[in-house]
Amino acid sequence: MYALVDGNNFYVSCERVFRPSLVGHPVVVLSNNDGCAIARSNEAKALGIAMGAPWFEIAHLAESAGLVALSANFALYGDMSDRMMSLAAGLGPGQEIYSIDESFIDLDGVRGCLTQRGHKVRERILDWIGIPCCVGIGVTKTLAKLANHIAKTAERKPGSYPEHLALVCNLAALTPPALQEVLAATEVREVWGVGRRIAAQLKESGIHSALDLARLDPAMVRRRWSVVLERTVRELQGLACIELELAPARKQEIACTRSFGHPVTHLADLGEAVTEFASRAAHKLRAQGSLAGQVLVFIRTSPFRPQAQFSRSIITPLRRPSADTGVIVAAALSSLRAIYRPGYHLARAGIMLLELQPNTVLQGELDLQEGAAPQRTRLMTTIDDLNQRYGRGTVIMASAGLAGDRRAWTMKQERRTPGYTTCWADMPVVRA
DNA sequence: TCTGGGGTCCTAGGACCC
DNA sequence: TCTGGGGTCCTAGGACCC
Repeated sequence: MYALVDGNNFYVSCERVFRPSLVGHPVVVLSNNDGCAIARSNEAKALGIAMGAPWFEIAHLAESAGLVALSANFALYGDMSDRMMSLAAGLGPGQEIYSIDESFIDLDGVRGCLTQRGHKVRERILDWIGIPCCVGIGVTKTLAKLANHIAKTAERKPGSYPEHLALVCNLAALTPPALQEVLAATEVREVWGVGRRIAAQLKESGIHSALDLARLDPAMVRRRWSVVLERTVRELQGLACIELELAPARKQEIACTRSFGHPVTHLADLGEAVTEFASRAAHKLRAQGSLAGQVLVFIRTSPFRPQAQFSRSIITPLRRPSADTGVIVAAALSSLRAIYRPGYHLARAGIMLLELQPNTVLQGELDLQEGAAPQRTRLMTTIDDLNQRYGRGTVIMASAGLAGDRRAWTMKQERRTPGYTTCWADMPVVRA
């Protein structure tokens, strides 16, 4: 038995904790570069704003409907997430943190009424952290996910589901006919693992609701679609196929990619950007105790612009696996020089670290040259410590350039809220 | 003028091995 | 007319998730 605890409109809810005046008003949080809406309050959803809607297409709603748009403040959301997760963990013996705003809880061995316990945790998160969330409970993770969707929808759109399923929905407590009714009222697209493409294919075959999908023959689904969808069907039928992952697995790839605030044409500017991306990726790499074997760099123009398009990437193997910022930046910059062509308005660049391996495994080598200098590892640890203690960007590679407006490529964030919980200077002050 | 960022898994097909 | 059998590794592409 699993529960899924999921924050409602999470980024918007985080902002509202510190700006309660936003409650009741349509609010969206924008992606990097203030590009498109990645979180919407219920009021914003009611205005018809779609997930991912470009800001320039909905900006007129600020005037006409009082829509408030904020730049994404990921430091704030990450910190609020940690607080929410620690309370959600109280629901059962195991927790999988699935994304920034949702976690699965293992309910095995939990006694008492699960629905009541769900309500208690929900209220505690709302009281202590200020984040509204919904709880879904089911025999499998897929059913818990679906239950959570139903809990949210029942609250947001009264009449869509029985009233008692709002906020906390325990599908395992329903009678079989009641469960069927609820599944029949749920679009197949809402099932975890069914995306746009597969939903369209299913509909063509007359599979419209979650109930229709649950009634399919798993073997047929495997033949016609895939083993992935087969698992989804079995999970809907109550057979657990997807396990709880208590510890996050080591990443197999680490990426850092960004769109630019303005089009970039010069190699020098690109070099600064790529240096910063590579430095950040190398830091993430060390944080999970890995080494990278390859570095991928790409640059590209905007596919939305009519001008000449350009998109190139290159993979450069490292001489030996490394987590050294200097080594990774050097590889990234020489890769960049290899693919760069002047004359294009580049909109985006990025780096990916590939062929990751644990830093505890070191391949011996037949090499008469000197090996990796051991003091470099200590240098990297020192840099990470300094940046941890005094803030990101305290110690950087010189080729990243100096921060400030001078940098042509930095992203646009015109509506960023303060780091209320992560920066001393931004901490709210209570006055008597 | 203006359209995010970071991941995972699975499959099919080709190259290659003995 | 008729050309084995069993396997691995790699890559590109497609699908999904938040």
